[in-house]
Amino acid sequence: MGTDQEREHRGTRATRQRAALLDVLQHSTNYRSAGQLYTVLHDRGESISLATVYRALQLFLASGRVRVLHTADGETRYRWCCRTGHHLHLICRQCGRAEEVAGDAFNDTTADVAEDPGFINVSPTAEVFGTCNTCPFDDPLR
Amino acid sequence: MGTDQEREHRGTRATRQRAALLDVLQHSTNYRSAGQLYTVLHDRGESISLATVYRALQLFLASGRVRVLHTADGETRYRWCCRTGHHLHLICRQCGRAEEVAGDAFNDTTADVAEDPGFINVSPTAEVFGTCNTCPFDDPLR
DNA sequence: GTTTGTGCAAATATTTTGCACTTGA
DNA sequence: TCAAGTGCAAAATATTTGCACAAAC
Repeated sequence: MGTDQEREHRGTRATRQRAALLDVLQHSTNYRSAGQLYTVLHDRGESISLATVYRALQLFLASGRVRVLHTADGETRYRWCCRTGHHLHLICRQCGRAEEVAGDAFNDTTADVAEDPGFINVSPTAEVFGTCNTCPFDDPLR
Repeated sequence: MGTDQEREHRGTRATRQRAALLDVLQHSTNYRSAGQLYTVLHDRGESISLATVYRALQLFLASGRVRVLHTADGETRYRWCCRTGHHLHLICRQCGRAEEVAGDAFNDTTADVAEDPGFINVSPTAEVFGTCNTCPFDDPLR
């Protein structure tokens, strides 16, 4: 299995491709699909293959640096995630903007509500869809 | 667009295949993928094509009779949904059992928490993963 | 009898993988 | 150096669609 430290140090070599992908992720407030990230990178003039995008995303995911979301049409989207612990992601249906919200109240409610039907160890995060009031309606990548 | 009534009456012809699929859905407490539903139907001796399963599921979905969930591995799973309005689905990570919970407290909390970052019209339902204490660990369909 | 649904097979879309070559430490 | 990463193309998966035939009403 290996310790956290081993995991931390394994398979993490700094490459141009990973740095570029990380940069795109960190500068996006929206969840992005692998294909979108690939397109953005190419528009920036970066050369990277789609396979590498997928492999890097899996790596980031395993290390907890990104979070995934599966859209209604079954696409997997990724987002850089700075906040740790229990929190809620509010996602705008129209523009895809995702806002992180500290989830204390949310977490308490969920754990509470889960207790009766006998569910434990409830996931610390959830994705909830809504409409944001600052929605620009013109997200270039949606 | 069309009214609800028109929608109710359009594209809803009673066929053997749809009845069989509906029966499987209504007798399952778990979310099931199209492939799983197809397999169960064939095990029962029903003849139905996978394409028809997908088409019927889309129909049920449009009419609000089933709900979807996208698993971590990107599979779309469907479940018959009897409860209406705001509610929470608790889903067991191990056996896939999905429990419906009246979502008043959950809904209040979510709407409350969404207000500050300016999100409105927040989805009335959410899927939250946990572990159920009656988990049999031997779900034949995973 | 006409409209809607079905099955099949091919098409799409997304994600993964094998393998030879390249690169970072 | 040499283990780890990359690109490419092919494979695996999941889902959709065109079209001819069948079934429902």
